[in-house]
Amino acid sequence: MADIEPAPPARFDTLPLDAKLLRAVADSGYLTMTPIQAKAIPIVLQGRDVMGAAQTGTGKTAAFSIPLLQRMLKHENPSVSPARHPVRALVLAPTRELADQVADNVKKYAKHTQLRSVVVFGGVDMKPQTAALKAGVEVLIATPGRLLDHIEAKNCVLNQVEYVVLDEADRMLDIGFLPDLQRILSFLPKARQTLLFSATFSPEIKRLAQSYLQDPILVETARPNQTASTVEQRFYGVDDDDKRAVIRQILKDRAIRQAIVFGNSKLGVARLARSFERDGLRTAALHGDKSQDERLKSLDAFKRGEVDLLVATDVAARGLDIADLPAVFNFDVPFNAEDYVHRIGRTGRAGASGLAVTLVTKSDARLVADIEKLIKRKIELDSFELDNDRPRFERRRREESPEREDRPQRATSPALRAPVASADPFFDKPYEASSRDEPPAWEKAKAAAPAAKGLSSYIKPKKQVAALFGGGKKPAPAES
DNA sequence: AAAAAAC
Repeated sequence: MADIEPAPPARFDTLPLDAKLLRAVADSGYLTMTPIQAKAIPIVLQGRDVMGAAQTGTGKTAAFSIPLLQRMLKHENPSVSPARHPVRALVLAPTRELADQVADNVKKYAKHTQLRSVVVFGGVDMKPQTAALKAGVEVLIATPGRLLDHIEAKNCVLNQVEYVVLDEADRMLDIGFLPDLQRILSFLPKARQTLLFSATFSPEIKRLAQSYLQDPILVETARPNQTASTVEQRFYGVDDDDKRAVIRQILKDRAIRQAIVFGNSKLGVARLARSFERDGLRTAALHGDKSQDERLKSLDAFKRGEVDLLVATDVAARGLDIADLPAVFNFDVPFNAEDYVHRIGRTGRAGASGLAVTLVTKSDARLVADIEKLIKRKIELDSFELDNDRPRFERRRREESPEREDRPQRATSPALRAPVASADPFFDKPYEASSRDEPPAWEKAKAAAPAAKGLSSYIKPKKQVAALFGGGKKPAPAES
């Protein structure tokens, strides 16, 4: 196990890449590599297994797809008849939209080569996918469920796969995906090059990943789990009833052109989207209860700027590349701290600036403490002063009335701009240390973790919640 | 406390 030294900024054309790939990179407008690309591409070209950790929005997709295409061009597998066109590279992603996006990137970099790629995911007709697979593709990009369908239908054979990539690898290795993932991997040759990429890797997942890699090299360009420094992060202590008004006011005060609003549940997201729509904001919803057609339409309309707000579950938290997105709102604090890092990573991409606002209610204290530990940064909880802070029943009435132009407009509250101490001592309670505080211990990880011992071996231990809530001050809800 | 991923 070796780590590598930081490389100086370098141009793509200094790499030993086929002219066809260099031309595609140039066509894309890229000249110099990002740090993760500069570090990872040479290692992937050597044929080594890689675990790559880099901040959101720093070009991980290119960091694996360009060198993989290069290897496929240069290292023909002699045991395979070229006429059979077996799948040689497999890329797995945790959501359909992300798989689609990765496939777009692969196609872009492969466009001057003979290498063909196809993406398969659920929610859409299998027939076109089947036809493409049967015609033969070298690169297959997929979500797990639909891929297993195609395997069982014998639409594709994976016993010649030479390269495997797990995009958002920590998600692919988590409990919800692991059974499907293991089944897929069981169809692949043991001798292959495996690449794992994500912005977040917990120590547990790093250990688990060892059993899927051979003599890997860790490539990281920053401490993993780190948020982009170009994102301004704000946390506001609010009441549930005020959340929508707070978001609307921030949008107005800061003249925010477009934003994603994340919620924790599909139903909540659907309702919230309707509410913003009633407020006159052009809104689209994105969650797993919508048809795939609707999902793609929502995302597309948002990317084209035809809607102002995309209200989404964590289906949109990871990987999606939306150019110049100015802001992300967490209407709900995410259940997993890792998802906080991914959600706010939709803004501030490629060095741009961005705003990430998280709305915090009293019941979220533990979740916020988790985030604070993960990103290793003190979180200041600000109070928020609504412009029209009249009694609630009247505010409700005014919000429901169609003519809203006559609403009194006050200058931006200074509380919007400057962090202030929490108004509520509840939020100043210390939090419990958690397993996230363990040092990465990458060097020791391999020796310490022989093989995966079953799922329970990496499930995070439950933390002591009571201390966070003032020693049981808060009455426990009956259903929990 | 949820979401995601197959039909």
